[in-house]
Amino acid sequence: MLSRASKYAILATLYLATNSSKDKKLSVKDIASTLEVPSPFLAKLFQQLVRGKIISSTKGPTGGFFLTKKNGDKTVCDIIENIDGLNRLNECFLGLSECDGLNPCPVHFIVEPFKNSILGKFRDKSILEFAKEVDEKKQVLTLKSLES
Amino acid sequence: MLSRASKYAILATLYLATNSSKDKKLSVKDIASTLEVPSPFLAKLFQQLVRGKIISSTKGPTGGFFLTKKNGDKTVCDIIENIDGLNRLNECFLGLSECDGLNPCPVHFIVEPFKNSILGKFRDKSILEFAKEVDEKKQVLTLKSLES
DNA sequence: ATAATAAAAGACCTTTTTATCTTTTATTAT
DNA sequence: ATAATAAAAGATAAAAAGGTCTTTTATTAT
Ligand code: FES
Ligand code: FES
Repeated sequence: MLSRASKYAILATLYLATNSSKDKKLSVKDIASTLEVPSPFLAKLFQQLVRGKIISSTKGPTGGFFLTKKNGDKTVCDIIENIDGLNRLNECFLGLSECDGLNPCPVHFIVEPFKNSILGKFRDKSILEFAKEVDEKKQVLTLKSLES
Repeated sequence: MLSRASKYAILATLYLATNSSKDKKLSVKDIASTLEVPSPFLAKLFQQLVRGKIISSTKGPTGGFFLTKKNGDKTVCDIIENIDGLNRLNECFLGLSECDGLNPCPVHFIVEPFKNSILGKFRDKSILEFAKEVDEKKQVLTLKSLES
């Protein structure tokens, strides 16, 4: 459904949302090791997210990645769209060229309602709201936090 | 979500269900060209489905692939399990190693109900029932141009 | 100014998935 | 029996996804 790239991007962006600020930028290396994702790969993804204005960065000492207020208003959907392209979530579950009610595939009516519902939820909630909820509900961004 | 392999396998098995019988076996070549999927690839998938007793085959002239009554009782879930492995549908949407309510990822509670419901429907309905519905509702099995 | 730092950029490598090709084996109609 | 047929099996190849490495550029603390 989602590429690994999108998954990493979502996790890392949510992590930035709660753990970084303009005054506390984080390096890819640190984020990657915390979330246990391959750091050069995450670096590439972050470059692209910066180009897409979903996260922000500055170079040099004390530099790193962070979210501006404006960045925080972006959505999980924006991340997916930026990395995988939005049709990754919209496309037919069985790979037919179009997913619509006119030429439904065998599983269309089973899958369609959920697709819409999930997509809606990914579109309605901002990264910031999402991250707040993750924090409050003690949801996890990596397996690492499970240990102890 | 599903591999292309699973998608082809599901479409082709449903096609078999309505268009073949013990007396009217179909060759991969014919099925592949009708469904517009790569025929050597489909041949490989069919071999595996035969080994998994989800479809049947005989060699030689008038030979080909078909479904027995028993084959028809298998489910879409069985096909997915046979080709992709079942955890492909069960795994965490964001790729964390376990998907459970104990250590939920940020999107777990959004995605979980969807996963369970779809999985249930893929498990409850037999291939035969599925195929019958596809026929009645004039749903489509062919993919003209595909993207995954 | 200089050295240190961290992202940007781009080349490169590996693995997995998708797809093809060739040979062998089983079956059947003649 | 024989030739034709169609799947089984297995080797191979192309494409996509995932992942790494090296060099360049911008920034900042000293
Ligand atoms: S047509 Fe296949 S999911 Fe909509
Ligand atoms: S933990 Fe991620 S979907 Fe369940």
